[in-house]
Amino acid sequence: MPNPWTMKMEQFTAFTPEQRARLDELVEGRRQDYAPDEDILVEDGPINECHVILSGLAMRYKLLANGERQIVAFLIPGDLCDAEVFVLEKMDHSVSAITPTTCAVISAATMKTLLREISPMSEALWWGTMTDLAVLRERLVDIGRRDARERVAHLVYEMLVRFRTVGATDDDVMPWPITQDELADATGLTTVHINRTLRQMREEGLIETNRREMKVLDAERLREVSGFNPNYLHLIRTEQRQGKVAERAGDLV
Amino acid sequence: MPNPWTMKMEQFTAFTPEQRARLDELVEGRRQDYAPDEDILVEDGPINECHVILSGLAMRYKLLANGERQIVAFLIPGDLCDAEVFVLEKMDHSVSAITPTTCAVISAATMKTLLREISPMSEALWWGTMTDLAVLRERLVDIGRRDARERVAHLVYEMLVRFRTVGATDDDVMPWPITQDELADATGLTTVHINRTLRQMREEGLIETNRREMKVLDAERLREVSGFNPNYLHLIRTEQRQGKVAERAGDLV
DNA sequence: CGACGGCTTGAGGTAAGTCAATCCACGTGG
DNA sequence: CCACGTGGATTGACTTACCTCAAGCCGTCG
Repeated sequence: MPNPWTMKMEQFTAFTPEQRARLDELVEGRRQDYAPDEDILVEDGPINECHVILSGLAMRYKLLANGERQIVAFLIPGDLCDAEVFVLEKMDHSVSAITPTTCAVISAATMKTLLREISPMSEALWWGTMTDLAVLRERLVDIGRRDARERVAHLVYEMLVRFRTVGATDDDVMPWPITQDELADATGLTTVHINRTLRQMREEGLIETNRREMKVLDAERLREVSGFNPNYLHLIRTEQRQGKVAERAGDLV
Repeated sequence: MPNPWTMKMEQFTAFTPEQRARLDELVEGRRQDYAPDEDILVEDGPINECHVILSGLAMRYKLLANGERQIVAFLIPGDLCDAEVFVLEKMDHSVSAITPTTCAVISAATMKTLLREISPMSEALWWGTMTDLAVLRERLVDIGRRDARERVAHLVYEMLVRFRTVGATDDDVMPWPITQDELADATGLTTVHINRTLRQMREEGLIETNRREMKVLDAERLREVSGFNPNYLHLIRTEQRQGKVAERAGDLV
């Protein structure tokens, strides 16, 4: 069973068995566990090494002076927390665990060596970064120009697609440890309004939720409601690899 | 007088005179002019070559099915429109000129050669990309968690800082060809509300505007109002180069 | 079994939106 | 050189999506 990082990169590029083995070995190496709500990286803190999420769910967020929080991204297995390690010295935002999560920790030096020696990695890193940018732009469209229902629907649908690519879904059921509070801080709404919005979506037969999972009942209608267009995730090559993705199963979150 | 692209990169890195000459030569090469409202790149269009803004002002935006528009970024001289050239095949958003703007056009192949042969360039490109990510996150915080006045103030302040780094300001006066319509689409508000917000800011003595310029009357208070923290622009090294920046003068926009 | 974190709901308030004029600067053609 | 057209800025009156406050609920864990 491939590790989620390699798996994510293979959405875009291909590795030789030797390269894959090397990555596996690395991921088997130094690890770090984080409890829910524990910070993985803190704003203004130094950036020394790379953290790759292996299991669990995390978020990037910023705090305002008045204590308000804006969640700017959710991180799922396979995601890299700190690509800025190569060029920046201090974090401009924080990353914290939502569920218990474990990261592979890779020193900046090792990372640089990898990039030099495994040529597809550099391309994969660029791809991941360009995708992060695109996701952020889409989130901006969401918050700037869509109403509450569309925003939530869009975020849910995006998470569904992303979870699928690491094989963490089962028949449109995905892990959903995200609280209504967090959902509110991610969509620029309030908890109360998120609650009412989710209720409406439940009543419409779009979704079903319980404390740990979200079931998408009518994916097609959810996609329509949200105005979701998958082009920004740049997963064109995924279809070609559908088999590879499907063979993956397990509890990553 | 250095070209704005080199100048931007030198906020972060240093080039030898030979390297700088090579970049200058490149920028002197193939160029393309765009009229206001003309698209530089279109959503779903192919990505073939790199466009670097040399003068003018442009924007990245996405259109929704209902015709609404969200502007996700403004591009000023020195900015690269399409870093995705290395890894992606199709644009997931559009870029268009606001004022008449001219770009240096660099083929993907040349760009790759540059990255290989001018080692600081690769670092500078990463830095630019990481900064773009950070700016996008900050915009998300803006739209998600700040009210209209704070949003506008924040955007104005950010533009002031960015314009300063390419020497396009003069005593807190900066080019401002951005219409209230565009400002609305960038901040997730409506034109009407932008108008009232600007009026309030004028009445408070924060800014003065005319059709082509914005004058910041009280930069310090504007910064406070907006909750602006420059850390996300990662310009730490700028101060060291203040002299270099100051020596630049001219009409880039 | 009690406490706590997260979910739910109601009532009332407000920032921002909508609609619809009007105004104003500027460029164009007669 | 002036009337006119046009894109952008302004303003008023009214509406609404989302917020605030405040209470109650419910499941889980020590």
